[in-house]
Amino acid sequence: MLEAARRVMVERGFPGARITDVADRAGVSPALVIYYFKSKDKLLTEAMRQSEDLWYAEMSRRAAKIPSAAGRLEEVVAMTCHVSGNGVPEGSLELWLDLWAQALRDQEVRAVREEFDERFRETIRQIVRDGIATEEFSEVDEDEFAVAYSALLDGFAIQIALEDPVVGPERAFDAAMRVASRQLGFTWEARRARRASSGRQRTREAR
Amino acid sequence: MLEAARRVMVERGFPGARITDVADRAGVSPALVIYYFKSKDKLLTEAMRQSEDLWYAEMSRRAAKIPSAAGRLEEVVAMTCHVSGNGVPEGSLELWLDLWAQALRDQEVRAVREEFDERFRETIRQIVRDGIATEEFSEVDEDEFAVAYSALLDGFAIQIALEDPVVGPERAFDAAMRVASRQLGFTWEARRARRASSGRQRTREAR
Amino acid sequence: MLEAARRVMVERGFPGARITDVADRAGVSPALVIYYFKSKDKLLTEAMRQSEDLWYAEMSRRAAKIPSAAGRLEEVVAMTCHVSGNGVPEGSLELWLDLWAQALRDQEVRAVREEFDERFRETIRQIVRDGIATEEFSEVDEDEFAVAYSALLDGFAIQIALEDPVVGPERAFDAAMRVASRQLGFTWEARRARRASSGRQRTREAR
Amino acid sequence: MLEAARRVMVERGFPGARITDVADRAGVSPALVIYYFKSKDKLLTEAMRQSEDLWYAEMSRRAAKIPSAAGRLEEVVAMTCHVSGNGVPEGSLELWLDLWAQALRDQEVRAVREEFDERFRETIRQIVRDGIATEEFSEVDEDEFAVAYSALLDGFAIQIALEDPVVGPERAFDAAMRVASRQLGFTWEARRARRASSGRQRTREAR
DNA sequence: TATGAATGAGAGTTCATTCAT
DNA sequence: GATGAATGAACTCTCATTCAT
Repeated sequence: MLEAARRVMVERGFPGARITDVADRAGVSPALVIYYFKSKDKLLTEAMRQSEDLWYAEMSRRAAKIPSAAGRLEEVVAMTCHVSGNGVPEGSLELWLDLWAQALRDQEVRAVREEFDERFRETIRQIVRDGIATEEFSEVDEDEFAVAYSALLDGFAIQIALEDPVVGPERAFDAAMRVASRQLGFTWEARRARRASSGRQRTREAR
Repeated sequence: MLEAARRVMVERGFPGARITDVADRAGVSPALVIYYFKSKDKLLTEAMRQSEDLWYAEMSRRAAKIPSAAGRLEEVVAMTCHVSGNGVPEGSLELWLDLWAQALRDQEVRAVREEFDERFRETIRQIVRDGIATEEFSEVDEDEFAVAYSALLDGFAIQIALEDPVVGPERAFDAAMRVASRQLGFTWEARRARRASSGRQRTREAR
Repeated sequence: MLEAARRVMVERGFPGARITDVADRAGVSPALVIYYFKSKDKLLTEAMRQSEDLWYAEMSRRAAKIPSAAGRLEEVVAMTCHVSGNGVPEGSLELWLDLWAQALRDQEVRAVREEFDERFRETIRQIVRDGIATEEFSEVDEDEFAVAYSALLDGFAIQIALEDPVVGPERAFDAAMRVASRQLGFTWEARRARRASSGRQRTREAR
Repeated sequence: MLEAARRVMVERGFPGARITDVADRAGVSPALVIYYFKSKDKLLTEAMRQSEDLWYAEMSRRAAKIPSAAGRLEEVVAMTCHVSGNGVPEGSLELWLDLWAQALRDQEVRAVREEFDERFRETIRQIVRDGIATEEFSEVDEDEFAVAYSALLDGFAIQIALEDPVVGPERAFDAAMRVASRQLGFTWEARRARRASSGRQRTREAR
């Protein structure tokens, strides 16, 4: 039912999501949705929370498999830029934009976002710490880096979610990796193979 | 009337803005609002467009007065990070979040955003070009810089609009300027005086 | 529209009255009902108030035409006991029962009832004062009389509204007049003609 | 469960009582309430019936202990006017108002009320007969007295249940006893001690 | 006997939009 | 141009009731 709510939100946005849509998608009656979630807002907020948790869990799962800090960072960037295969929940980026707009006037949602954001930053911090420890990365203030880098990724997420004709997933991914490699002092080569294998290329993307 | 619409959107968001609210604020009847704008969506989209134009105009006006490229860039960052005094339209950042979320499902709004974004990037590109020409800045690919830097500023805008307890206007401003100075090779000192004079400090901001 | 609300309440009771019913009866849309009255409760309360006012106005109108105090009192009793021809708003007694029940949990309605009740008592007090002044009535404490007599009439109103098989309008009317004549010391003969002309006799009434 | 229904009705009224409320109060599931009573209306009607029976039983129990007819009548009046200590079911008067309103449109409830009313009148009749037999009371038509007196008590019950600022329990009790003593020819002194001991005094009552 | 899950049938209310004036 | 009146089309939420277990 939360999954149904998630899908509906991706399609219609937080404010446009109707209980009936969720009920239809879940194959139950609208009354049952209320029976479990008490109100529309609670349902959608809960779905947001769960969606963020799933995204984070998927990210952790992937990162855990990768030995190098640089590789882990690349994976995080790949997921954020939608340059990455299966397992990434459909519509995550779109949901972020809704999450941010909703958080402006909804304290519950705002708390969900803050929690997620801090988790995201901490993930980056930890990767940087690890990289410094293994001497993959040069020494930097990991907190400052995390703050700026997560902002950068959020910014790219907007362009990608909105299918900006100038800044698409590929370009954002490359740009983000270039920034990271320069600031953290590791070498990174754009791997054409990887990007070619991705099904996420936006045809609208220019140049 | 567009101004009224803008204010209502800042308060209630794009989807929450009601024609009645706008009419009340403008001191006219709801019927008249429709009479002029034909429909609610057209009104709000128009107000969005105008708001973005105003923001851009204000930014241009300010930049025009500043002789150095670094100074112009700093002004742009200051406006984006809400670390800057009067003249910045109230609630601009909040409106951006609404704009992005709305752009997901509304082609008109999406076009407004793309246009604005490109204008913003071009402004940065031009400043970088100027700075390189006057040798204030070291040589960089101005397009790559503009793409990444505008994304960074968008990312900070989110944190600031949502009053993130960790990343507030001050910290975002400093971080953004540090990134710029490092990449463009100019020197920049955090000027306490400036920040102290700003009324925009968020008390929630940590550290 | 208030009249429509009144009729619906007579038919379905305060809690059973639906906005749709009122709208249908008034020949308008439900939305218009809300447009004017803001909420269902406000509409029904207002209708109650107006109904009571109309009843009181009709009573005053009738009493004004009658020269003797005893005659005026009889008219009041006749209206209360529904032993009286045209002009009495349909369903007044039924509405009283709803009014009382509603007043238990609704302060607005409670205030309406208190106001009406006090007006009713004052009417009786005044008639008694007049009757004493003209020596139609013997001297009594008009306040005590009014309190007890209005209670008696309320009690009969219940029986009549509920079409009690033992206590119908005729019997209640006679009983009430007998009490009044005894306590106020005037002579009163049951006038068969009057009762016979009334169309209000309940066929269910026994004996 | 009937007791739970009774309490809920006192609090929320007949139309406002929800099965869920009753179930919660009884500590069972809503489904079980329906299982036993078949429908909401049957439950509430049954609870009404039982409540009236309990009230009548309590009244009989009390009256049985009192040797004089005048004392028995006083006890009946005391219970009706809520000027009487423990053992009177909480909220009886409030329930009467709901009963009357409900009886307007519900034949089952109407029958309950008629039965109760007739029982009440018969009780008064019997007391009067007894009093005449023992020469406590002067000779009156006991039927006429019962009809009028029960109406009077119903009327006072309304004022008391609605906490009328002018007519509270004390005043109603005194007034009712004065009427009885005058018509039945027995002497009655307001006993301050009794009233003082009662916890039912309404502070809102005037004078 | 007892219940959690499920639902159908509304109910009130909201709100963009229309239209006669 | 300007508005008050009017409405249609939703939408959320409520609640008695059913049913499988």
